[in-house]
Amino acid sequence: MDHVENMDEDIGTNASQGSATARRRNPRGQGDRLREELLDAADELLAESGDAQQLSLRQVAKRVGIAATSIYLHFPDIAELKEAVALRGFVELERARHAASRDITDPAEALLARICAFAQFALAYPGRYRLMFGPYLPTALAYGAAQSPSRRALEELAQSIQRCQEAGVARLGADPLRLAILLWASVHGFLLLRLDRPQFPWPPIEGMVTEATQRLVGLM
Amino acid sequence: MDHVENMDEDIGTNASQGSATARRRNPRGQGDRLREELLDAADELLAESGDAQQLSLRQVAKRVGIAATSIYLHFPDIAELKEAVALRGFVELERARHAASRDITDPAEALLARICAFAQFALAYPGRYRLMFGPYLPTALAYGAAQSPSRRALEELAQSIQRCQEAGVARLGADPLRLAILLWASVHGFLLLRLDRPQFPWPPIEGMVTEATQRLVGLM
DNA sequence: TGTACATCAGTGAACGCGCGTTCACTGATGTAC
DNA sequence: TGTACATCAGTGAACGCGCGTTCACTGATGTAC
Repeated sequence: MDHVENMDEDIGTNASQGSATARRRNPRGQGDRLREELLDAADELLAESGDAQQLSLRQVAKRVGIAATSIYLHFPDIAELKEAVALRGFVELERARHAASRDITDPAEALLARICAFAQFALAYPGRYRLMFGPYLPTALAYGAAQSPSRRALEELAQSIQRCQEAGVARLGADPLRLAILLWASVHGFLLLRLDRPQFPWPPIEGMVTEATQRLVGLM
Repeated sequence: MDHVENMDEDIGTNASQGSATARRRNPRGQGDRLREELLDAADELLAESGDAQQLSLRQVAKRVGIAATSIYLHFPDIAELKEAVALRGFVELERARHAASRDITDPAEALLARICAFAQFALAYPGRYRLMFGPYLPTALAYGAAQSPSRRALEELAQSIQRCQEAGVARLGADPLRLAILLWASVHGFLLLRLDRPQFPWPPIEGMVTEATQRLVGLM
């Protein structure tokens, strides 16, 4: 009764991989490459399922073509893997926002461009977006100090709004940070509801985002 | 090898229940009562965990104090149980909205009262709200015909906005249904982000909801 | 130059868990004759 | 009035699954002497 002989484990891990061609182990000193492969695989799986919560260690390992336990060489547990995926997402999102507004001088247009870039990012990578802004993001990334990426994004948004006010293209007298919170949360609702209720006849996202921005910030 | 003798099943289901006192079976002809007990238990569990996705058949059964398989007497699978829970939630939410605006004649105030009631409901029962408006709601409830409860809620919201326009207390020229979508989705974002990022220093929800409503709808 | 040894990049079997679902069953209560 | 039978409200053992995590290990490659 103590030692039950069960042989139902997956045998021949590399037998029929499908997605990944039979992997070669990394050369000596290059072990860290696997870390990137893991994050890439997690991104892929998120893109396919659109669901951050069902991303599992075993799925990631299978996608990469390694034993499930090899993940522990680079991440202490699955929560930290997810956190690393989210962190990469935040970096990318920041880049996308900057790229979108780089060549725009009019502050109102820049604000709109940034928010639209944000929305595009979310709709292009729903699983990642859900991980980044959903309930299961562990620890430091979401809140934490002023350093946390989502906090910085919010402050950048507030600055973008403030620039509109200073340029006289937005209603004065409202706290830019408060407006940023309202706007961010609104757009978050647009995105999540759109992802969660795909059957609903949603109006185009740019229009919704633009109208909400104009009304909430009071663009003129 | 074929028949492994495992005895790890939970024995003595009613042994130490904790929450529910040892249940008596319903009298003959009253079998449907269990259905309500199941829904109540699911509501309780949702209230405790706040997470619609991890609500499981076995948890519900345990809470009620019955064998897990007894659920199949009333629901063909776990998805339909969840759907029934959500449906009850929609009925309650509709009642809450109506109760909040019943005695208010000013259409703008009525609009605000309804939306605040919506927000209160969500924050009071996060798990249920997530189930109702989250990604895992099956089939007919979420979209479907004009009969679907969330669709009806949206149309009621549009009517409430239209009444404001007709009374001259809201900006004219905007499609009420479009404004309802914007407003609904915005408030959804306020709620979800607040639930998902409890550490963030959110401003009071009534203020956010009120300000968003005034700006988006153009209340005067 | 040859060899013992350390390091590195992983492997693979096993664990216990909770899950949804199946199947044959049980035991009390009502009903027909 | 007594009894056989149908119905009803459940039970309980078992299944196969995927999960995160543990543990001892393997085999290639570089390095010290």
